[in-house]
Amino acid sequence: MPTNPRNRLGDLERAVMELLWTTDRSHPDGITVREVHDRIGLERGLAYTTLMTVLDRMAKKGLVNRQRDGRAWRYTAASSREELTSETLHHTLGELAGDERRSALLHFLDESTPQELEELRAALAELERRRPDAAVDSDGSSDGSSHVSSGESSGDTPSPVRHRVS
Amino acid sequence: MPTNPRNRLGDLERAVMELLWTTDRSHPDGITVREVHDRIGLERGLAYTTLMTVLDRMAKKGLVNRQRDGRAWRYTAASSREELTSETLHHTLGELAGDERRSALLHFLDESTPQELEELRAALAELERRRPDAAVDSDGSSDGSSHVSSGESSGDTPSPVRHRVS
DNA sequence: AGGGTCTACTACGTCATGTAGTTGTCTTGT
DNA sequence: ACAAGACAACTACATGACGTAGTAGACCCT
Repeated sequence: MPTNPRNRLGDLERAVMELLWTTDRSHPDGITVREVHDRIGLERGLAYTTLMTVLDRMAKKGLVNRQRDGRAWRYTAASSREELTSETLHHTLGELAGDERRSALLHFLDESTPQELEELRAALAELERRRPDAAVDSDGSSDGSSHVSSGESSGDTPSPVRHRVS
Repeated sequence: MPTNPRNRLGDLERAVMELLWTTDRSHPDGITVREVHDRIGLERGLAYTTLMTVLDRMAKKGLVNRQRDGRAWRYTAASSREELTSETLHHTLGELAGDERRSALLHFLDESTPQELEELRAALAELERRRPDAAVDSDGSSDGSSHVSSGESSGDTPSPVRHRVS
């Protein structure tokens, strides 16, 4: 998981990630290029090799992991959507100094919908519920070793491989 | 403020924005290409025209605004750092559905330092102080017309223009 | 043996960015 | 009055990321 720098997904890359995230429940071992092509390539009129190239690049960039399944590769997302998003958020805020961050957050919240504010409060409360050490205590003392592990996800079912593959 | 799509600043563009943000207090009318070059171009061995090209492109992309000052242009940041950051945060979260967003936020908070959590709580409290309508009320009813306007900023002083310019 | 499947390479177009030269005006110091 | 310097407007070129795809060659099943 090299978590590369100038990280930003292209449209096709994003579509691939979406698919991998959608199928990671039903296909823990990942899906093949063929499956990805059938699911998002055909409808866009893309060549099989296009998806192969993209997946290969994504694997080399560390966006996805892959393991052999016979001659073929099975791809899985290297990070969950939540992790990737969280990482992006941290990266965005990481560029700012403390006071700027607070100011930016205020701007952010001010532009948020009531629903979003609610979601944030809920997430904050949830964190405190799971990790009491993360609750308000005004002093920045924490060993930073406790962490939450989520549970939910969604599922779907792409068709199995063509001829062989395994 | 066209707020373009695939928005991501390059290294030089970011440096320019940083400078504009740093000097917007002391130079409300903006600074010239010359000044930008002197401040961040010389130390990098960049040609004057490089900064001119970059600033011109940034103006066309809506990242900066400019107004004539004699023959020259005076550039100012189109958005504050806070606004830009806030926008990026919204963009990042906007790609997710409600439940995914909540999950992503939990991940985000779980990876945040106590200081960051504190900053977030403070910003949240600040928002509620300034906009009671943004406080918890569980139902999503708001006319979305009240907003906060911040105040602080920093200042610095780049040297004035060369020959003429005005 | 042939058709279908896969990977590994190679390749090309496009767009964003960084970087800079050329041209042609103005302006100002001398 | 002029030359030197300042500026903008163009044009240009390199690089890297992405989208897109073709070819070659190995494999496998019928």
